[in-house]
Amino acid sequence: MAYWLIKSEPDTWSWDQHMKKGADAWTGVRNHQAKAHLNAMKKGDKAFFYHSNEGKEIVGVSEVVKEAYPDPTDKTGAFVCVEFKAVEPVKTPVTLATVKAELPDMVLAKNSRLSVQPVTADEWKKIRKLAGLK
DNA sequence: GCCAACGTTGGC
DNA sequence: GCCAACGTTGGC
Repeated sequence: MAYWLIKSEPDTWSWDQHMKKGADAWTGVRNHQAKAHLNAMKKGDKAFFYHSNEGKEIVGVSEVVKEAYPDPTDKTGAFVCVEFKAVEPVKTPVTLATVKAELPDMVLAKNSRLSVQPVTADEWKKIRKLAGLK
């Protein structure tokens, strides 16, 4: 099982909306690095849900329910999307400042613009702990 | 609201 | 195929 981090601006798609909806397609990715990560995702993989701009913190955990397929919002057909379902909200949001302090090597701390990022097993465990999850 | 970092575009 | 110009993202 692999771990990921997906970002969303709460103005566009927030964790609250995600939880209410249950499962939804993660569309709108227009970056080839991010696309490569989406293609690598397998059903059952877990991902942290991160709010950019507003909050700048990890607010929940999602799970891949449908692997990469052509993004219906992309007319060119070049990009893909993945479907996620909300699994659990965090007890304590993990802010970008905390990530930078505790996990300075994370992609999030180094390349904050990438919208889909891989997370290592060690990083996953550490962030879960910081977030108050088992 | 500003600006740095990054990706993409387009002229040559 | 290089690189300058431009647009976008996202932290501050």
